[in-house]
Amino acid sequence: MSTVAKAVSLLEVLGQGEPERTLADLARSVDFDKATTRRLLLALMDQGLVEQDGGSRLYRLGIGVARLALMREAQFPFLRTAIPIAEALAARTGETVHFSEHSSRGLISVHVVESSKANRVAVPVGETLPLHATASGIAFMAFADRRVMEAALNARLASYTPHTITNPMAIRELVSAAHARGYSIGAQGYEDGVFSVAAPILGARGTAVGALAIAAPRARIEPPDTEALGAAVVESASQISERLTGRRAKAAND
Amino acid sequence: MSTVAKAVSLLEVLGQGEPERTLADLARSVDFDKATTRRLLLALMDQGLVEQDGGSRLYRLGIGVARLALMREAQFPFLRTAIPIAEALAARTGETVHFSEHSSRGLISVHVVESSKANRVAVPVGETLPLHATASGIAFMAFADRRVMEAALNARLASYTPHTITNPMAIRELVSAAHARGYSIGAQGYEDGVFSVAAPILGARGTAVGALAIAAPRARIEPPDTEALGAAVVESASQISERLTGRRAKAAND
DNA sequence: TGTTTTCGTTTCATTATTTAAAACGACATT
DNA sequence: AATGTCGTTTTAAATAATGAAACGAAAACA
Repeated sequence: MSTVAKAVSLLEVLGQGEPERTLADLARSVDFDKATTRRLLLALMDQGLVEQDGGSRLYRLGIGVARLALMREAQFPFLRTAIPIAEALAARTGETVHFSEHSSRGLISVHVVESSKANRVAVPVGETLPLHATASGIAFMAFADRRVMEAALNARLASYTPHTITNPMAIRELVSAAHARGYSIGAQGYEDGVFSVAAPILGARGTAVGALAIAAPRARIEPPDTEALGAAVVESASQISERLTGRRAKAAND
Repeated sequence: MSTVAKAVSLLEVLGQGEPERTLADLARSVDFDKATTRRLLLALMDQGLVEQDGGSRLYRLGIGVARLALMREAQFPFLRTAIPIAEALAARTGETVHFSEHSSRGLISVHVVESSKANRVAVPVGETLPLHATASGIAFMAFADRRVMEAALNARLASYTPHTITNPMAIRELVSAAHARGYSIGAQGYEDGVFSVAAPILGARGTAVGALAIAAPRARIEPPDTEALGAAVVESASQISERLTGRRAKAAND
């Protein structure tokens, strides 16, 4: 395990659970020696990625992580672009809307706009979404580089609910249906009782970089609604794609 | 130099300048060997903090940094709390408003709401603000742990404009005046022609965690305005402090 | 066009950093 | 008093990081 991997896993642990944690607690969580954990934390503190409360010695994520994220946003305004459009979609449909971005770690849920209805779907931020079991994942694979799907289907396909589809051939069909339709339909494959539709967010090269999804309680959705929601999510996702690539195309000099 | 420090400095370089950079370019910027730079980038890619464009091999900051920042925001909603209040203050005063947070690296500018006026002050995000030469720094020191000020005044006090005050005794007086007044006044100490007022943002323990500032072109500010702007920035900063800590923060003298 | 430079990548002996057990005093709890 | 846990420092040993060299491929140059 590289030193960098250790340091980052420490950051991830700091990001989960309690906002502030003790050294011993962190060392137990990541399973490094106390002395090692401390050395890593000190190095991260030097860089501003970790902060320590003066009195209680508790550690927490530092402002440096926000700084890096702001720098990234300045270069590639994903959140700035997608959030207002997702909010408009949530307002229009009345349902929870969330979007995700793909990385080497998988498809990461990065923002959620919750429905104002009492009976709504809660989606956690920061979670890695399984490609085969979510509407977002299917929509993403349908418009991503082909190798992404092959890699995903070669891995072990976990089952999350009694409705999860884990047969590779069946998933291939869902993906090509989504490709033809422009959006995917997810029926309780990841969380019971949750129905969703999702459309890809496309990057500069025309391949998917993420997905936009609407999630609603199964009970509220009638078949005719699916088409309307699908069309809405496709339209909003296209808007995001256009704004993202439109601004990014020109910027290469100096 | 620790491996962690090297990895983070690579991230910082990726955050500056062009959105995407080549390996050779990055290696030159951070002054590591090409092989070393690549190894670090691969490790960071594994963790999702760096991404690489499939075709062009260009590197960029990854979604992982946004993810860490979102986790931090979930634990300590600094941006979520401060941005709307800063925007309201900018709308009310018509001037540029920005706020900063303190870390081991110093006082970091984290968000700016630009004035809508043509003649406005531009403040870069992500910059480290010198404590002795900015209104934000003075306001922060006035309500921070005493050791922060002592450490700051023991360092070499850089001069940025002909108006920069570098005499430790004079700075101490500015700080105690700010403490008594509740806000600080900065007169072109960091950038020529920029006038500003700032108030501390207080954390859970009642000490400063950052500062909120209004920055305006010197020409637009008349002495009577100072008091009104000062009162406004104090009010907004207190609002942020209160929402952040959940309880009523006492900004008064101890 | 052929030539030269620069690129990303891999290898591997050398070097430097990282590791973790042990021991410490300071607290808290029993 | 006694016990457990905390953060911290120190060390030799283990391990990861390093960078010069070499490679073909692609760009840049002539």
